[in-house]
Amino acid sequence: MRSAVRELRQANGLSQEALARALGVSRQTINAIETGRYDPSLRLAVHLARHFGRTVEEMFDVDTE
Amino acid sequence: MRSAVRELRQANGLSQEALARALGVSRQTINAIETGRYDPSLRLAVHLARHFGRTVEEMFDVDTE
DNA sequence: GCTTTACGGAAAGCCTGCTTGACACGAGGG
DNA sequence: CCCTCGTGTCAAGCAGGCTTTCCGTAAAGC
Repeated sequence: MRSAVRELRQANGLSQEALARALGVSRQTINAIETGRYDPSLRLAVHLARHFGRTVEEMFDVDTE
Repeated sequence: MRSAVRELRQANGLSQEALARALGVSRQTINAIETGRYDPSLRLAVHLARHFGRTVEEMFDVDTE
């Protein structure tokens, strides 16, 4: 699933680790989502969207791959 | 996680099975989401929200239980 | 009574989300 | 040179999403 996590994270000057800590997940989880290895859970997706002031639908493209 | 699936499904006069077929999942999956036994995946959550013309954030309350 | 429809839920199994811990690499700074 | 930082990825393990199959129950219609 394509997502805007990487772009938004970088635009905010955050490392994967910093974002992970802010959301209470592991760095590997953020990395896996950014590299498309797996999709976040609904709960994490909502937290990610909130963190960047976006909606879930804006942030995650459910229709890709 | 609390959700508005049951209310919206009933408001649209759909059975759990009819909704399940419309979304390509099993009836038990819809039942489990409505009864709170587990949370939907991000993909299914987006499909459910779309089906009822809502946003994910309107449809699912990530902050409960 | 019998049948159908709708719902709740259990069991087993598969795949995926997430964890910790570890290793490797490149870029940059001293 | 070395050290640190940021990233990519692997392995093992646990929890949870989803499937199929199955059983129980209650309401509604004939």
